[in-house]
Amino acid sequence: MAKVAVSDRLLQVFKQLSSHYGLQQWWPGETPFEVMVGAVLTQNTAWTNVERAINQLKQADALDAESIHSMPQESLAELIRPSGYFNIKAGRLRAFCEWYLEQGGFDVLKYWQTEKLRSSLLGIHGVGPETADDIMLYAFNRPVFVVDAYTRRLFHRLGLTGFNSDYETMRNFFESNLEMDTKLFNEFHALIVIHAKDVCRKKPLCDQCALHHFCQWQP
DNA sequence: ACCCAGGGTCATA
DNA sequence: TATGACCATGGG
Repeated sequence: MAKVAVSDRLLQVFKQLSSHYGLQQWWPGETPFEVMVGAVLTQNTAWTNVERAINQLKQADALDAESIHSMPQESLAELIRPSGYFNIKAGRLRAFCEWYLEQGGFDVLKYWQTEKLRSSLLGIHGVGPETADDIMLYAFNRPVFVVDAYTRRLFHRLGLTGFNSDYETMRNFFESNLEMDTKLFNEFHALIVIHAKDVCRKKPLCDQCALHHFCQWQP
């Protein structure tokens, strides 16, 4: 069966990455709320910049939904300035915190059904599919496979997926060919990001790459 | 000086 | 549905 072959191949890729880079223990962040804020701030932005922004929020004693929501948006923008797009993201963080407070916070949201939680997140202005899935997986520990630009590029080069497939098509591909295992999805996405940072940014998979055995991509 | 980063929204055709 | 413009800082 082709489906079995695809599943085996995905697991092979995971094991190869896992043995090469080791356990990642994502997401960086001390609390679920910090993870959620980080997920919004890291949109199209280097993580080092996000860390500065989060540190500024901590330093201002403002890394909580009440503080962020009650603060003037201009002040919020100033605090998160290092993460880039600060005016846009200030509005998004504010919208997110409004939703978060309205629903009753983490202690309420953590009991929601996965599909309800995901679609509710997608209803927030500024939360798209990847940000929602980061939050689902890394803040709420739900078995959701996160698809980002690295995922597209890597598995396209490995000859397993198209590059411009719809987000839900990509997510369905992984979720239907892997066990719905939160820990597996957690590590897999983290490893994909680490691998992308390590080598192979714009270059093809190459000799130094942990996955060059599998690569079918031709420049 | 240029490229791009752990995206998403909005306007147009 | 499918592009393109826009948002903006900081590191390589």
